[in-house]
Amino acid sequence: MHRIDRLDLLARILRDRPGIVAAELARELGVSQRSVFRDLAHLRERGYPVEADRGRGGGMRLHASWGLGKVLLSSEEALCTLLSLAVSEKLRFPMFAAEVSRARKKIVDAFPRAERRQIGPLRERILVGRPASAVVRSSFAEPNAVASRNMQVAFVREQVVRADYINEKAVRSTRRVEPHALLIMWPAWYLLAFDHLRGEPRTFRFDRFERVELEEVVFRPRPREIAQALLGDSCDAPAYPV
Amino acid sequence: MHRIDRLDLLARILRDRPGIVAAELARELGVSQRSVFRDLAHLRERGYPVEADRGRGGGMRLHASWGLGKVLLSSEEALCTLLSLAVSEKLRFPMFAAEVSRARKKIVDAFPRAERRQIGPLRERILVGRPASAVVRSSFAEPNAVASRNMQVAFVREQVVRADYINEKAVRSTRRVEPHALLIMWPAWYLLAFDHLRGEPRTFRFDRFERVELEEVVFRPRPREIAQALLGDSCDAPAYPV
DNA sequence: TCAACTATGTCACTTTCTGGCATATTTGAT
DNA sequence: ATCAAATATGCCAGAAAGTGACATAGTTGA
Repeated sequence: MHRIDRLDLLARILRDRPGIVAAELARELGVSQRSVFRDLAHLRERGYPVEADRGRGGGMRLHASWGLGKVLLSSEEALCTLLSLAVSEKLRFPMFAAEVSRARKKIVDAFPRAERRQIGPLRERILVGRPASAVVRSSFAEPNAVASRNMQVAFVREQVVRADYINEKAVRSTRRVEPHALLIMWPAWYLLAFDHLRGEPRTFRFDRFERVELEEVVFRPRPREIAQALLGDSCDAPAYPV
Repeated sequence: MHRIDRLDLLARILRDRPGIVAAELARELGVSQRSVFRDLAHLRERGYPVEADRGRGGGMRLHASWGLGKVLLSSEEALCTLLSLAVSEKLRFPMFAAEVSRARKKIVDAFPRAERRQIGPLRERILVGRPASAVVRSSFAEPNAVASRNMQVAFVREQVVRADYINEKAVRSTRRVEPHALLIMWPAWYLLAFDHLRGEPRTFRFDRFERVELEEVVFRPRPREIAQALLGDSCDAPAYPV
């Protein structure tokens, strides 16, 4: 076992079994007690808040406020986490507003510098409108999984998509659209997009897309502009309370 | 600089500057090129997908699907992230449903085993009701920051709170409540709690709490039971579509 | 007062790391 | 075809870091 792995393991054991004593750690890691203390010093150097109580009944643990190990998210997982945070923020989720923004910052910082430019403004592309009407509410269905998955990828990658859309009159048409923004009018989700077919912004209901294919073409997202054109000022925070 | 730190730095450089060549890395890390290759081998051993192109114009990078470093969240940040994820899930946020649950799992796993029991069920304590009535919508205000902050802590720690509440008739009363569940009836947030004063479950509007103080007493959350008592079946997913 | 803890110092020994050099291999450009 | 720019690996000797054993000091609760 390399030393790095041992340090990892040590941190995990401390986290999982607070109050453990050095002798026990030594046995479990298969090294001398002296080395355990050396490793502990390393962890502390690296910023882990290792606490220790001396004397009988003592032991070691990571400080409670810390507790957490490193979370290793893939880019996509981190992205969707950011989107979720954005949704919560927009919904004025009252929990931990300060922590939300700190967590957001840390996750954004984990991305390569080149991508941060794209990721930061993501939350400005999520809008909250007033709740859907009863009619919409009763007709909103679960979006097609594959279609919405592709649409999501296109949304974050800022790529143009070619998609089949079934409008309110059940007429199917194939369109090329730029997915600029998401609008939630709960429980319905809408896409605010620029429609190449019509040459103008359009609103699409998320559950009405069927066959979504990504094109290589990228676009520059202009969520405000598109939202303004489609909704006037009737969306997002400023519109609330009614 | 310890080797561990150098490995960290190396990973970050690879992430930030894809296409970098070994000679440049050696210069920047202040070690020989031979050591750079050794470090790269270590990273690969540890699971980092380091890719390399040989030959002229070649270079190294981390595989795109990876891209991300470790995110070091504090417990509170992780908690609020989980809550946000839960909210998004409950709202049927159509983006990356699969990734959301994977991310959720990873974040939960980062917590000490002892706490996972508490954290896993958190999302079952967040309920979605139908949107608020026009009357509520027009009267819902920004919750008091300090009060809701304390309420949040009590919610996740499962602690009883003593709070001042101002009811719809503007009458103030002091109560001891157990915050069992959160209910969003957008844009209003409610607390489903057991009210010690009345000895029965009650619904409280989040923006009407004023002075919230934590007590040391913990309770066992029974979100389903409390929600059932207060709302019947008219809440959460089953109630939708209307 | 004792036993159970954390914590640090020293020293000899072992392991790992490191740089330099050689060499193989792949790849794009000329 | 040849060359230059890359990654990649092997080997070696010297340097650095890690390791265990032992000693010792300090703290704490019973």
